[in-house]
Amino acid sequence: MADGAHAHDEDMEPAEILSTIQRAVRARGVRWTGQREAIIGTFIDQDRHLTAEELHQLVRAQDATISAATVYRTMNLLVEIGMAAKRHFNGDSASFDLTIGKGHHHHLIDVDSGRIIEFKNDEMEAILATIAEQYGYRIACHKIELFGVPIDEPPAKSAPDE
Amino acid sequence: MADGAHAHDEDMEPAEILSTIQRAVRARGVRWTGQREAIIGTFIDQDRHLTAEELHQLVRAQDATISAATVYRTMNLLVEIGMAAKRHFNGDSASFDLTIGKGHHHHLIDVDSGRIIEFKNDEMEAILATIAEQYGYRIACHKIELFGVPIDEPPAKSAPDE
DNA sequence: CTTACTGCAAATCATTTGCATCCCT
DNA sequence: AGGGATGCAAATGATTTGCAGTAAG
Repeated sequence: MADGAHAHDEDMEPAEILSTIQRAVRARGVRWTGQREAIIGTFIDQDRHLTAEELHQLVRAQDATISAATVYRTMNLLVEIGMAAKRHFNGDSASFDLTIGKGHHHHLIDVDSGRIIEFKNDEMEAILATIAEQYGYRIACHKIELFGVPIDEPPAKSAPDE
Repeated sequence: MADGAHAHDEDMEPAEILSTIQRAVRARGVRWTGQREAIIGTFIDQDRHLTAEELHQLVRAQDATISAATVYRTMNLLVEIGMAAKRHFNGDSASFDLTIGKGHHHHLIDVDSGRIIEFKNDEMEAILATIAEQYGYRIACHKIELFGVPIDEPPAKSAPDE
């Protein structure tokens, strides 16, 4: 099958993702509140990596009473039920991104602009599975981050020291 | 054959790594102090991922006067000069690991025990380079973390809920 | 109705920083 | 000597948590 690198092929549509999460949340016996719907809905609509603070800013635009604490609690809930992943791209604050409704994808980070490109590649996945197997493991999940320098870029200053 | 996964093949010896770092530090016009030697030396000897706090504990054993602040400052210095990398395996504190004297390696993390296995694989590196190229990038560096479940493990309790 | 959820503010935790002192170079 | 480096403690910044009021089921 396709084993070249694809951007994200297809994803579930926002409404479907939201209702799936809602079901998952309720299935856990956890309540579905207006705040959670606003926060998670916004998160889904943005369709990108967000820090808790960024998400809080966005959510405040539609409901100024929502607190940062609730945003943190909601994101942690999503991570706990496996619908989102927490990552540290920088050293300071954590970024979250949806894991549901999107195929397995990884990140190619433009070291000049900081832009994050998502990709996936079956051949690579296969090799990783093989490697894990050699050590006696079955992969539960994985994170891949490539830091790249644009090829067509004019000659950069010098040696990228990080 | 030989392009499967290898553990770490060869590394520079501790003393050589230390003197290389010392040279790099001095070359930057930065002073080489007893604290830095103790901290960096310990870090090299441990030859594994350490959080600043863990390293501080270890260093204290040989010099109780060294402060946590100095450990942080020293690790940041190593990262700045490209001799170490800062990672976030968990959500809380950052871990550091040497990047000098060791071939490109990645991590296979045992989700049950938390044990970290380092590996490298040329075929995988080649594919990653190809993927980046397709997007118009040349890889500057990359991080790969596989989270695995032991295959020969006795039937675990069930869903490792948390 | 019950009890989980929320906002707020205080509490944590990891990491950084101001400052007086110290010691590499 | 001279200025960067260090220790200590206070300052930060991100994230968590206790509590009393509020709302989901």
